[in-house]
Amino acid sequence: MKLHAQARPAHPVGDAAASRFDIANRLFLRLYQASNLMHKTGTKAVSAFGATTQQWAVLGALSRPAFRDRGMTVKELIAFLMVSRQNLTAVLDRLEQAGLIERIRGEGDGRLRHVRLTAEGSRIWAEMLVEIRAYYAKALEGFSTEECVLLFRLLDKLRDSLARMAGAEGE
Amino acid sequence: MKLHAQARPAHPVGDAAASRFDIANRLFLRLYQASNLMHKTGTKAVSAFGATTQQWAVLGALSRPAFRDRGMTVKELIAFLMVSRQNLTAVLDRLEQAGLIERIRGEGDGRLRHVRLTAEGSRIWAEMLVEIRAYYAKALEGFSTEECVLLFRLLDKLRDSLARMAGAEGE
DNA sequence: CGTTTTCCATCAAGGTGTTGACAGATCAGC
DNA sequence: GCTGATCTGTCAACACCTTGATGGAAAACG
Repeated sequence: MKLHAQARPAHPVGDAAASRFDIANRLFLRLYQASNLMHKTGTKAVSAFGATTQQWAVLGALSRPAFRDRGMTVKELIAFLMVSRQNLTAVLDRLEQAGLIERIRGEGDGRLRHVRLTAEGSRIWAEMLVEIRAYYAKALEGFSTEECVLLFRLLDKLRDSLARMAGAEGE
Repeated sequence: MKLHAQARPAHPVGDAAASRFDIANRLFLRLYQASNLMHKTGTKAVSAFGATTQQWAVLGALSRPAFRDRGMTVKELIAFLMVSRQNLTAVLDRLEQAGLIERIRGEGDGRLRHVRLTAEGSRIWAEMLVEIRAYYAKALEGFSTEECVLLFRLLDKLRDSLARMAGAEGE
């Protein structure tokens, strides 16, 4: 393991550290490409509903049994999706405009706004689910279930690592 | 604060297909989160240079030995980064504005514009590389080299699958 | 009661990403 | 030489993502 490889980029290859750098470089490029393609193909998959991958993510979060009735607060959604409040507000605005979600205030804490699927949103989500299942199936066609789990776990680990870096100097 | 504690019934729930859908759902959410965090933390890492992760990707592509002198055509960059021409143009404009790259016409095909690092761009890239190495090291701290390679390969496979979906009805 | 904290929204600015349509320049074909 | 395909750039529209700063409403604290 290299501790301080930043001393001198002893130019090209030959090193184990250089090799690891090379792998990291390719890895993040693939992450970049895969993410862009996910948004591109994913949005196409649900375009018939006028939706996008982000809206799909929000609806998917709200459709989970544990949150179907209760809804999720904005804070919970931010933590779940890991996006900024300003960004999420815009997405919620569009979903509310489309009549798929509603912002309601619970009986408890008056500061909280519970975001919940409307009946229409629930109906649309059920329809979208057909396309989404097909999308997942096609995207992961060449993957064994073990590979899916492996990729999920590695991405989970990477996400945690990056989240640590992001939150390190924020709090 | 419970973040979706995934109470798993400890045995395969009903269907294998349902389970696979569930895994896919989590997988793509992690991809979404990891990608956002990559841009967030990556841009912070090179913010001292006024750069972003996308600009970093372009400079990294152009800095490769095989393209250092020759440069890359816009078409090659589009294929390498997998972004749209309209988007890439804007990124190149900013890099050109900053004096880090230049668009030159080769002797051969007059339609082609070769995008190349300037001397200044080469110098700045060398400085950025210090931060980038540190970034990679920190982001992949908990990863063994084998895990890095594995994640790279799985992302590569996913990217190819998604690219196939994107290009299927485009060409 | 008053102060502070938390949660939500807003305005503003800048960069990224897509699509579609249009236009100019160059190359390769007949 | 004329035509068509290719490479590049541009304008426009829309959605996403971040940061920073501001403000209001409600809860929690002393």
